[in-house]
Parts: sequence; structure tokens; C-alpha cells
Amino acid sequence: MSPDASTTAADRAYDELVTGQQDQPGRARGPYRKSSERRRQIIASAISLFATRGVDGSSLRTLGEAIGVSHSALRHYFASRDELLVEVYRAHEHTISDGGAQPPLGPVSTMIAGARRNRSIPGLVRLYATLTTDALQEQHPATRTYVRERFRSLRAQLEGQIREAQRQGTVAEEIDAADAAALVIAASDGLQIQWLLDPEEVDVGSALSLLARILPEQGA
Amino acid sequence: MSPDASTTAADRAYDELVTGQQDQPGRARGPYRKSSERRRQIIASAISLFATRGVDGSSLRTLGEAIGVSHSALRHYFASRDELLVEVYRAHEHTISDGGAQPPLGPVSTMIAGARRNRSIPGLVRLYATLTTDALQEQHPATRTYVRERFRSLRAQLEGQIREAQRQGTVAEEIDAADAAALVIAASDGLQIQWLLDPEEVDVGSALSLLARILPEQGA
DNA sequence: GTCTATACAGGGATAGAC
DNA sequence: GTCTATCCCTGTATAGAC
Repeated sequence: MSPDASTTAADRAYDELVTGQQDQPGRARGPYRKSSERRRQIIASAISLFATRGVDGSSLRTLGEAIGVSHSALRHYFASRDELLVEVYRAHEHTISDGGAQPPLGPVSTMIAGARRNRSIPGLVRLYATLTTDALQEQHPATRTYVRERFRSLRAQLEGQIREAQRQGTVAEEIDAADAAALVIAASDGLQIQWLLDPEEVDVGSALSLLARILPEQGA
Repeated sequence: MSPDASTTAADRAYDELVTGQQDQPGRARGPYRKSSERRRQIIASAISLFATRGVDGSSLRTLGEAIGVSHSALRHYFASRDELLVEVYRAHEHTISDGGAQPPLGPVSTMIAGARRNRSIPGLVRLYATLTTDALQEQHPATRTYVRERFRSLRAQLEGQIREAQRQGTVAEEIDAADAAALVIAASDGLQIQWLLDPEEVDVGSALSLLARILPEQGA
């Protein structure tokens, strides 16, 4: 799982995808979006139900029953179960990024900090991993769009940080910033999967810190 | 996806898991395993069906129909659909490792070579990614065991190569070989997922080669 | 716009024929 | 040991009530 970057590009792309309309100024207020209130209620109920029964054990019918509606009603607000899961993940993500200002760390430190936070919420890490591979299947075009845009915006963000470090002479110039950005994200995601499968054998932070040999940071 | 290592440890662990008995000498021959012949037939049919309809579009009922049996019959040989998918993946894997002797490359070159081969078989890469996240869910204990053992044996293999390189002075001694092994695998897996989602934007080989700055190889 | 009813195909589980 | 029949619970799709 990746850190709590403000994935604005992915947010916008996804909102447009879901609502079918761009968030243009001019109709920015008003009831242009269908019952985002009800959506929030459902998401909140889903989160609390996932917390007790787990994501796997929570079907749309179970969730609908808990709320008092049929499972079809849920699909009126979320085109698919995956879409609901994406929203649950985004809700958690925003909770994190709302929790205080982020110190301007380097790329590697940022990912290590994110991974450390994730150690206390393995369920969310699993959820993120599930969404990522769901995005690979052709059956989930919406999930695919969201995840791809999320990766793109994360990569762009890290790439910018790396280029800045290169300007300051901290990182070698020969390194391709785009490659390095993709590498750091991939390492973080992949290590957390190995950690979920084998917590005793894999130390995400320790392994990630090896990347500081490629991307040195002043703090390190 | 990881390279075509001879994952003997994972193989053994999985065989024991599936058959419920260890492959001890003394009853190594004989018909101790139920109809491995029929299993092979089913796997072969599954592969050819996946090749045409795709994995997603191939249900157990469809596959059973193609063979001429009910879907329940398939579950007599495979405890779950995932188990069948694991076998399909293993079949492909063995095909690769049978295809000629592997030159003794370093860890990074090995992963790059594997990733390059995978570019021509994105379906298999997707399958591998799916199995990996399925392994994270509690519902798939058999998949979990197989994937975990596979990671363990891959890590052990790379760790050995890295330690050897440290003995030869190619790799810095301060580097933890276990961390480095997990890192290389994670980077390879994670990059291939990003590549599947965004082939134009992500270059797996190029990004992976950055790791040679941590783990230098004579050939590089 | 909000929601129910209903049908369908999927994986999984069980009972039982042979 | 091999396999069919059948049932359950999913997510998904559609029709239609209000």
C-alpha cells in the first residue's frame, strides 16, 4: 500500500467517472450529485460492518439488511461491490491525510512512514491489494481507472520529489526519476504483500530503507 | 511475477498440502496419489480453454461442459477453483524452467530476465497477481500456503546469491541479504502490476535495473 | 430518484449413486 | 474412487413500483 498522498488527480478522474460529469465551476454547488449524503451513510455502515465481520464476510445482502434495505438499493448508489470498496478505502485514506500536516520527507522516508502506519491496519492493506488486482481484470473498468490514476498521480508526485533532490545534488543525475518513482512504489506495495503473508519473515521498513542507497535523503 | 526459479520447497509443501501426505521414500512410487492422470487432463483442458475464453470467462461449469462432466467432478480433483489456477500457473512455470539451462545470473539480472519473458504472457502475470492477493484472504488457506512457501523459497534462493556476492566483494557487507532479497522480489512483482495497468508509462526492466546500484553484478 | 422483486450465473458444499 | 444432483450464498442485471 502506498502512503497518504493527496491523490487529487485520481480523485477527480474517479469522481468524473462515477458521477459522469466533470466538476466544473458553474454548477459546483447545488444538488448536481445524487445523494452523496446517502452514499456516505452506506459507506459508514460498510466500514463498521467490515470492522466486525471482516470484508470477506460482508456481502451486499448482509450490509443491506443491516441498513434496512435490499441489496439492490446499494447497487443504485454503487455500480459494483468494488466501487463500494474503493470508497471505503478512500474514506480511510482521507482520514489519515486529515490527521495533521505531513512533514516534507523524502520519497523513501515517506513510503516507510506509510508502511509503518499500515502495520496497525492489515485489513486495509489487504483491501488495497485486492482492489489493485481486481483492477487488472477486464471486468472491473471503474476499479481499473481509479487504481491506474492513483498510481499515476503517486508516481508523478514522487518523480517531482526526486527531480528536486537531483537539482539539489542529493540524488545522482543519471537516475531516471520516473523509473525510480515507480520502483519505490512497487517495492512498498510488494513488500507489504510479502509481510501480510509472512509477518515474522519480512520487515518492510528495513527492506525499504535499502532504497536510500539509490535515493539518499538528508535526514538519513 | 517472479522468475522461473525451481521452487522445490514450495512444490513439496504444496504437494503435501494437496495430497495430505508427505512424499516420503518407501511409498514414493505406487498409486499413492489419486489419479494424477485425470488431474493433468483437466489442467490441460483448462489451459486451452483459458487461452481462448480467458481466465475470467472460464467458469468451472464451462470447463466441465467442455470436458463432458459436471462442475462437481472438477471439485473432486481440485478443492477449489483457486487450486486449479495454481496448478495452471505451476504448469506454465515448469514449461519455462524446462526450456534450457539457466545461465547463472545475479539476482537483479535474473528478475529482469523473468520480467522480459513475462511481457509476452500478460495473462499469466495477471493470474499470478490474482493468486497472490487471493492468498491474503482467509478463505483460501491452500492458496495462502502455496504462495507463502513460494515467496519463502524465492527469498532463500536470492538471499543465497546475495550472500555469495558479498563473499566475493561485489555487494557491500552492510546490506542485509534477507532484506535485499525481499526487496528485489517485491520490486519485480509491484512493477509488473503497474506495467499491466499502464504499459506505456512503466518500464519494468529499466526500473529494476536501478537495483543494480544496491546489488552490483559483474555482468552489469 | 429511490428502491423492491426477481432471475441468472458463479463458486462452494453436501448427499448419495455406482 | 469417481461423479451427478441439488442446494446455498454470492455479485450482477433487468423490470418495474412509487
